[in-house]
Amino acid sequence: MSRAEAAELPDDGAPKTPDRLRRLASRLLSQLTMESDRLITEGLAHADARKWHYAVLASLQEYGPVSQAELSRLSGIYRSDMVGVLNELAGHGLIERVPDPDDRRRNIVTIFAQGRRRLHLLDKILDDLHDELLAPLSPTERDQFVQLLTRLLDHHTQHS
Amino acid sequence: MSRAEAAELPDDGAPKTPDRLRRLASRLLSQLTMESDRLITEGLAHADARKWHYAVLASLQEYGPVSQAELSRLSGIYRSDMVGVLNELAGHGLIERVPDPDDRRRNIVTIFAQGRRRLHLLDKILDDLHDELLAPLSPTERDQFVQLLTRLLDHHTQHS
DNA sequence: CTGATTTCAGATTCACTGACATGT
DNA sequence: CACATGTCAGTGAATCTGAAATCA
Repeated sequence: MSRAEAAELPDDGAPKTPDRLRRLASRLLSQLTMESDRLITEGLAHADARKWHYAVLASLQEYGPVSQAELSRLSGIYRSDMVGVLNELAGHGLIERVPDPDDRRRNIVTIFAQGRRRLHLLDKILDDLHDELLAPLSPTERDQFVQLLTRLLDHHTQHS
Repeated sequence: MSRAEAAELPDDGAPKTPDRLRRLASRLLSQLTMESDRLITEGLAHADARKWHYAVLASLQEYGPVSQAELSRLSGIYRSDMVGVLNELAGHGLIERVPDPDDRRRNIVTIFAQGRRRLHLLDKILDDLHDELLAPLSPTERDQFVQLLTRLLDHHTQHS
C-alpha cells in the first residue's frame, strides 16, 4: 500500500490500486462467466445437448409435471423461448406435452423415463465440467464460492 | 469421493441434491453476471459512459501511451471493436490517436488530462456500483470473493 | 514471403419485447 | 373487464470472424 500514488501529487488524490482493472469484481465476473459458458456449452455439445435442456429436465425431475409458464419460472428461460426447447426435447422423446383439461390454456409437461436417463447422463457430464471449471479450488473453497455466489444472487433477485 | 455413484441401483436411484440446479456454479455465475452487467451498464449510462470506455482509459492510465493492438490485449476488447470505442473517446476529447513514426502501421493512443478527469469520475461511479453489487458481503468476504474469481480466471486464461 | 496493425463489413448468438389468439 | 398462457416474429447488443490495405 505504498507504491502507486504520486502519479498526481497536488490535488488529484486517487490512490487507486495500480491494476484496479484486474480486481474489479464485475469484470472478473463477466470474464470468468465467458470461460465458464464456453466450457459448459462445448462440453454439452459433445453430447448434443444445450444447457437449457438440462435446466428443463432437472426442473421437471424436481417439481414433477408442470405447465410451461411454471417451467419457465423454475428454469429461468423466457416463456417465448421455452417453446423451442420443449420442441427439441419432445422431438427426442424425452418429454411429453399435453393440454391441461382443468385449464385449457395450459400445457402440462411431463418427463419420460428416457428423459430421466438423459438427465442422469447430463448430470455426470456437468459434474466433470464443473470439476474442470473449479479445478484450482479445494473442496472447501468451492463451497465458499458457491455460497458467496448464492448470497449475492439472492440479494439481487430479491431487490428487483 | 463417496456420494455420487449408486446412481444405478434399482431403477431411479438419483440421490442428487434436490435443488442441484440452484447450486450449479456455472448457472450461478451466468445469472449473477447478468445482474452485475445490468447494474454496471445502467450505472455508467447515467454518466453517458460504457464499460469499455473505462477499460480503455484505465489501461492507458496504467500503461501509458500504447498502440491499439496493445490496448486491445490490455483491456480485453477485440481489435475490430477497438476502433469504435476510440472514436467515441476521441470525439469527447479524452484521448488522442497519432501514427507511430517508428512503426507506421501503428497508432499511438495517449490519454488527455480531461481523460484522466473522466477516469476519476468513472472510478467513483464504479466504486458505488460495486458497493451495491457486493452489498451483502463483508469486507473480508469481498476480498475472498475477488480472490477466488481471480484464481479461477487465471487458471482458465493460462490453459488456453 | 510471413506476419502484425488498423479498419470495415457481416455473422452469430442470446436475452428480451410485443403482439396475437385463446382461455380464465 | 383485467389477467394468464402458449406461440411467433422480431429487436438490440455483444462477441467474434474474415478479409482488405498498409507496413515491418
